[in-house]
Formats: sequence, C-alpha cells, structure tokens
Amino acid sequence: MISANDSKGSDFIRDIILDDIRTNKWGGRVVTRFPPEPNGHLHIGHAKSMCLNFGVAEETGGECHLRFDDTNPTKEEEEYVTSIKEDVRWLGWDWGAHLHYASDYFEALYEFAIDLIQKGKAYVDDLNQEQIREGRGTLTEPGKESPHRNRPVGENLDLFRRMRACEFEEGARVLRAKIDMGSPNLNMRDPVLYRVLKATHHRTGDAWCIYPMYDFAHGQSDSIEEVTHSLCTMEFEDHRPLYDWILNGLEIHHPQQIEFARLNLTYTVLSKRKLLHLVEDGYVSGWDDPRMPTLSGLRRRGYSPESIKTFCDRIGVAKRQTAVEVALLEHCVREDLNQRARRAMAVLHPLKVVIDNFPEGQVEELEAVNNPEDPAMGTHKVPFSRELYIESDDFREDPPGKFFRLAPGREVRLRYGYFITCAGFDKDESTGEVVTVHCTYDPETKGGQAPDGRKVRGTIHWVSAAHALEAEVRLYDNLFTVERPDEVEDYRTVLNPESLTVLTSCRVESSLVDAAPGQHYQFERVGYFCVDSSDSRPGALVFNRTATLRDSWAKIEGGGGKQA
RNA sequence: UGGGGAUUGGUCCAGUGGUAGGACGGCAGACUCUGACUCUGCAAGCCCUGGUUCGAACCCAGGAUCCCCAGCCA
Repeated sequence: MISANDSKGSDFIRDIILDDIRTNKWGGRVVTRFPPEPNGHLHIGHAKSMCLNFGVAEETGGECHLRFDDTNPTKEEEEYVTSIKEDVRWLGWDWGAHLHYASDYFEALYEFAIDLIQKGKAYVDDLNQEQIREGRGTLTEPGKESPHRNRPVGENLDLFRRMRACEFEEGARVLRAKIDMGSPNLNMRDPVLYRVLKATHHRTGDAWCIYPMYDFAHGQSDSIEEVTHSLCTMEFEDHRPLYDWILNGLEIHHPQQIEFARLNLTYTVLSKRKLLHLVEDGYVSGWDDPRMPTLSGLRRRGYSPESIKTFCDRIGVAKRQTAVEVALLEHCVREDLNQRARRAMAVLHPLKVVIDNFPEGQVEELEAVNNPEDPAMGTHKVPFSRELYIESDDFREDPPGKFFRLAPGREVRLRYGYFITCAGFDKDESTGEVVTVHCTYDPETKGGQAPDGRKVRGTIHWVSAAHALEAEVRLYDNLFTVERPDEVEDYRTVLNPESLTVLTSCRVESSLVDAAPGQHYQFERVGYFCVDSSDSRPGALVFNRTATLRDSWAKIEGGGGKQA
C-alpha cells in the first residue's frame, strides 16, 4: 500500500510523503485535505488538486478531508457547497466522515486570537484600510509601524472582545499580528488577522460579526484536523513563513506545507473570476455549459470521471508554471470512451440515398456490433430499407484524389449493410445542391462481405430514412481562438464565435430512442457524444459532442476536421 | 532597484555525476466492415557563460528570462 509507483507514477510530493512514512515522521500517518472556498464551481484545475490530495490518501491508506474554507460570508453561498460536494463525489472521491468547514472552527480560532494577544503577538489596530495600506510600504521600501502597535495586552483584549460584541463598524478596527513591518516578505508586515464584517454567514448566520482572514484560518484549520501534509499551490509559498509564525506562536500541531504549480489549460481560462464573468455576461449558458472547463461543464459535455483522473495522472505534479495542451485532455477522453462507449450510427448532415434496385416497402434487420473493443457488449439490430440517409460529406460529385467514399460510379460499403454503387444523383436546379443520390446494391454483399472477394476502400455510415429519429446535435469547439487567452488584454476579444454549432435535423438510428441522459455513445466515424442531461427529452433527443474522432482524411484534405 | 519560485524536444512529465527517456502533438507507413482503434518508424530538447571533474542536465560561480507577492479576497 505504500507504493505510489505502482500505476500512478510518482512526483516530488509523493516522494516526500513516502519518505515521511518510511522515517515515521508523522507516526506513519497521512492526512491531506481538499480545501475549496464555496464561492464558485469546481473546474479541471481543482480536479488536479483532488487527484493529488485524495489520490495520495488512497495510495497510502491515509485520509483526505473535504473542508470548505468559508471565512468570507460576503462571497460564499450554500449553492456552491452543494455543487462542490456533488462534483467531488462524481469524480469518485470519498471524504468519509471528514466533511469540515472552517466556520466549524470560528470559536477555536477566536480563542487562538486571544492566545496571541495574551502572548503579546497580536494587537487591535484603529487605522482604516487606506492607512494600513499606506503603512505597509512597497516591494522595495519597508512599512511603518502603526501608532497602536504597542497597546497594552489588557487594552487589546478588551477591544477584541468588543469587536466580537459588534461594538464597532466595519473597517473601524482590525486585529493584526505583531511581526515585523520591515520584513522583505509583505505577508509578515503585521498582517490583518480578523476584520469586522456585518454579514450573514451561510452556516453561522448572524452569530459573528468578526471573521478570520484566510491566513489566520487555514493553517489552524489544518492543525485542528491534524493534517500531516498541507498541499497547496505556489502562490502560498510566501505565506508559509506566516503560517509557521502563527503555528509556532500558538504551539499547536504544525502540518508540513508543500506547494505545487496550479494547472493551466490551452484554449481556456481557469480563473474563478473569468469563469464567473463568462457566466454572468452570458457568453455561456451557465456554469455547466459544455464548453466550460468546470467539472459540471465537462460532465455535461460527456467527459467521464475516469478520463479526467487519467488526465490528472498524466500531467503530473511539479513546480513550474505551465499550460497543458487541451489535446491531452481530449486524448484521455477518447481513450476511455473508445473502450466503453456503445457504437451507433448517426448522420449529422443528411443526404438522401435511394437504393433503386431494393424492393419498395421491404425492411431488413442488420446486426451491428455494440463495441468492437469489447465483444461482451453484444450487438444490436439496425433496420435497412430502400431509402437511407448518409453524411453529405461522404458523397462527392467530383471526388478529389484519395477520396474513398461515394461518388458517381464508385462502390462503397454501407457499414454492417451492403455494397452499393452510385448510379446517379439529382440536383436542385436552383441551388445546384445534390439532393438525392441513386445507388444500386449487390444483394450478395449482405453483412458487408463480397462472396467474390472483391474489396472496397470506403465504408460509410447511414440510417434508414423511414426509421431514423430526428435529433438535435450540438457541436462544441474551444471557447477561445488563442492558446493562451489569459495573456490577452481582454479575453472577451478572443472568444471563439464557433465554439457552439447547433444542428437540428440530424438523423440517428432508431435504437437510440431510449437513450438516457448522460449516456455516452460513439457515433461511428464521427465522434463521441452524450445525451444532454438538461435539454434532451424522449422524442426530442439532444446530443452533445464530447470529442471528435481523429480524422486523418480531414488532414489530407487540409481542413480542420472539427467544423460542422 | 525587496522577497519567494521556476527554467529538459511544439506541450507536459521523468532523469539529480557515467551513452538524455515517456506521454500528448507532428510527420511517414502497416492494418482495417469506423480514413476510428491498434501497430511500426521518423523528426525534434538539457536557458546562457565560465569553473570543478577522466566525465556535468545534475555540483560551484556569475548572468538571462518567466511567474507570484504591496486585499480588511482565498
């Protein structure tokens, strides 16, 4: 159980933790935690953190707590708590009995503050926000001490108790740590520990009007929960000396903090602020819009939890600032869905085909494989009849070189069906558009093999016109047109106008009538799709494209292959 | 011009004194009732400059570049 090398591959954090287990540093225990603030929805970057924290706990037989860092009632809401828990569970992680909230520790935190005051390590400051900012100095100049810095302990105690009793207005007084205004680390220049906030907290209601700052809550919360390894992102690296100072001053359990780089993904943004704007300004339909990198968006798009976990394993954990290519995420979901998704035939841009020599009114049931990667998944029947729909791209009046599909005089195989040869086509006089293709079939080729052994280069998918279901299909592409939208002045100027294409008259095979919301399919030769969990209805199916299949023909043709 | 962190093919991650490796992406083939999957091959890298050493991606010195920090946000 103590071998993170088995399948996960290791990283510098797992190396440290494994070493700590060997040396019995924490009595062999491993306790980690995933500490989101309930002020937004979880995204793929949080998945990385969860896979690290819950993953390490799982691999070492330790435990991982889910703790909400809810120290700012003006920004946090219960709605977020609910969605975060749902997303954590969906990814497959289990916090067991360890669901915690920083707000559970408000009383303990208050006592810690009293303790620091009594030790002469904290003081109540009367300066206002602007004065404190001015007194902090700059990156190159030291700060100045507050005139209230040397208040007697008794006076500080009295004032802090009165802060708790709501005797002061917001901004009038704060509790500050008494550290070093000349420190080159700005976090050590007497940071604010407590502020007055007359806001209703989503869990503690109006019980408090003073709230601890994150820096005063996080380390102690970890300490209270006896966390052994406090894993966080790099921006907290220079807060570590402050946490050390507080924990040492309080003389309580001191977790080991280790920082790692947060995830960045190409063609998207992962800052809560920007994601919020996308939602609020209506650039997307909501937090769960399938174009969003949120876990709810990815879920609705059709990403499986397994594919996201695999992705997190592959990107590794290190300290350098990076941007992982979204192509890797796509690869992971294709790899997973290839193994699991049931195959079906769906025509996104229907083109009518009439098999002229097939008896009118006759219907045959052909057998289609559910998943060639997994024979145990069985087969299903697809109806074949005289009139079919094929993908309009699969027919060319004037085929380019290396085009193996249908064209005048060419023979192709209908997947699981017959060989057909194009005998002619009808055009709409006014538009010049091909509206019907006429073919003849070879009855000897039923099932897709020719008794005379002749081969065809192309196999195309199809649906029976009379049996097919009409469906809406939503094609998704990157939300942004540039690899690093974060580096653009206004990311809204690089939004991809083609990130969503809605196709309304697609035809899918009849076996999909019962397709359940969230169900994954591979539409053969097209891509991976899933039934939209919000808008799909029996009789009015809506499919979301999770990812395209790799398309080497599109490359030969020089196109992108991703477009509608 | 303060403090902290980082720098290995296009991208991400390994390698921590002894011939630089994997994955994704790219290119070229093979296979194929999905131009999918799978398989094979190819191209492509140690930020720079010195030093130590028989030998440096790794150790030392200097330099460069990038990221984070001046919320009563987390």
